[in-house]
Amino acid sequence: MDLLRKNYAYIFEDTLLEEIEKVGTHKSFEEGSTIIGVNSKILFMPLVLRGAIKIMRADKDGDDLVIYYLEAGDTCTMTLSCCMGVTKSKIRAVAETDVDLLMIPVQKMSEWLRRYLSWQEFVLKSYDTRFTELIETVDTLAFLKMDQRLLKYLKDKAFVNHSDTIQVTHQEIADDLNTSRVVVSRMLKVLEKEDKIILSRNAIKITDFSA
DNA sequence: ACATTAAGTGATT
DNA sequence: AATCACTTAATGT
Repeated sequence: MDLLRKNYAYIFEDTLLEEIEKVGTHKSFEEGSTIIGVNSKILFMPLVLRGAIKIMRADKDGDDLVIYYLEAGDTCTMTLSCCMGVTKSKIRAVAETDVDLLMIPVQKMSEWLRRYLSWQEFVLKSYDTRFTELIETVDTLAFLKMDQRLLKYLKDKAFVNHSDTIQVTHQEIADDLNTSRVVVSRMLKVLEKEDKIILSRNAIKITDFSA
C-alpha cells in the first residue's frame, strides 16, 4: 500500500511496515461521516493515510466542540489510552474531509510496543503532541476570547484542508465552537474589516495568516 | 416568481 | 457573549 509507505516509511522500520500491511484493514469515510462516536468501543486503532479527522468532545447536553484535527501520519490518542483494556471512547471523531484509514487491531498495540522501537517512539510521540495540543486547546478556552478562538479555528481548518478558502456556514462554525451563529457572524464581520478574511456565502477566504 | 437557507443588524439581558 | 426579532441577500425549484 503506497499511501502507507508515503506517510509512515520514515517512521517505521520495514519489518513493522510489512506487519502493518498484513494485519491492517483499509477503510474509507466520506466527508462529514462519524468515524468514532461517543461511548463506542474501540477495537481498532486508526492510522490516517489520507485526509483529516476532526476530534470533538461532547458534553452531556450533546453540545460538542472541536479539540483538534488529525492528519495523514497521525493516530488517535484516545485509542492509545484505551489499548490497555477495552474502554469506551470519550470523544467523537468526524471525517473533516474524505479520509482513508488503516485499522489496526488493538491487540497488536502492546505486542508491537515490545517488539518495535519505532512503534514505541511513535506512540510516545503521539502522546506528546496530542497532549500538548490538548493543553493549547485548554489555554484557548480558558484565556482567549471568542474572537481569538475563532481566528485559531479558521486557521486550523484552512491548514487541514490545504486551502486558504474554507467552505462552511457561520452556523457550522458556531456549532464547532459551541457558540451562537449571531456571534460568529459579528466577529467574522470585524475580521473582514481588519482585512484578515474575505466573506462570501458558504465560504471564507483567509488573507492574513499572521498572529 | 416563490420558497428556502445563509448572513447582517439593532435592541435587550 | 447570548438571545430575540427582524431584514436582506443568495440560491434552489
